[in-house]
Amino acid sequence: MLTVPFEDPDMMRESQFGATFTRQEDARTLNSAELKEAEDDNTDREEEEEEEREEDENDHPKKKGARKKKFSEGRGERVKVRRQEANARERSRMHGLNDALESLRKVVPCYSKTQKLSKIETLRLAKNYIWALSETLSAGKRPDLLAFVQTLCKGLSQPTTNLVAGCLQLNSRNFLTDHNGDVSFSGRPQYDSLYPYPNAAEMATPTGLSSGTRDSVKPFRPYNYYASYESYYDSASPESSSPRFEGQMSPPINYNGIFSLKKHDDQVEYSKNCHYGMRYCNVPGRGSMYRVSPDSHFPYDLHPRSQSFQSQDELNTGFHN
DNA sequence: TAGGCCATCTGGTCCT
DNA sequence: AGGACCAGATGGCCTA
Repeated sequence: MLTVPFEDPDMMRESQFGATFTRQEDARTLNSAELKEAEDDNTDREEEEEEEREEDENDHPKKKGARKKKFSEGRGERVKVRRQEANARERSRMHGLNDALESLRKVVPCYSKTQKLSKIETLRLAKNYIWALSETLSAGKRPDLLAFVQTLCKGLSQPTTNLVAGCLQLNSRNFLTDHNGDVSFSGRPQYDSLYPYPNAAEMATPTGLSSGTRDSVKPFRPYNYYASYESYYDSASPESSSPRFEGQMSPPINYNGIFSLKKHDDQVEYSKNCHYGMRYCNVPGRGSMYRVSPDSHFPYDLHPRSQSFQSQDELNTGFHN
């Protein structure tokens, strides 16, 4: 969101107390500091001992002020260098942490380069995402999208909820969170109950283009339903604050293991971030059970995974180990 | 201007 | 002893 890219050299130079380091400068500082420190150690120890001797002999030693000043400068310098080293390490550590967080941003739903989720929201969304996927695995069937999104948005701030809504092109009012952080459905019928998903046998149809009119082709249904859902409800909420996305999401929604949603005009970014391999990322014409008709206005591809789910026990074993 | 978010500094604690 | 980790403090930037 407001995060400045870590590669930004100007940002890297900015620090308090005049400490101006880039990463390279940090390394240089560390090397010179190590050499300097060895010298300073001996010098400081001698000065310290000498000073103690003088104090023992005379409670009011001559030139103590001057010596003390010299000692303080040497030691102060050394402490300063040590502190700078520690600061550099700490910066580096935090950069690593932020890099990891950025990686996490890319694999949770609603990744956007231009509108970054905050750190806390990224973690919350990731937690919800894992939870929602686990729930789906437990159920052993395709999830109700709205319920999925409700779980996804649980405890998220309104702006983030809007972001998720925007990613799905849904009206965020349908899954607002209450003051307890619980997501509540605002009274509209769930499209799933109106338009049930195809059953497992239907989902297993290789391409979904086998026969019949468009309405009779089950695998097309989700697209039509999503689109009708959106058009039906969007018109009823002109005040909706859900942001519109213009191709910056990648992958906007990546329901790994269930289905993936992506913007049509984001192929490059999508494939770049789709690092789970063929198993998770459908390639046109290869194992994709759902295909978008050319005239479909639904903004995303829907890519259900063909693999049957692993047993929950298997997955849990992986998690708990 | 207040509040949120962030990067950085800092000192303390823990671990190797 | 030195590095990693952590949490508090601080100041900058941005937005409502």
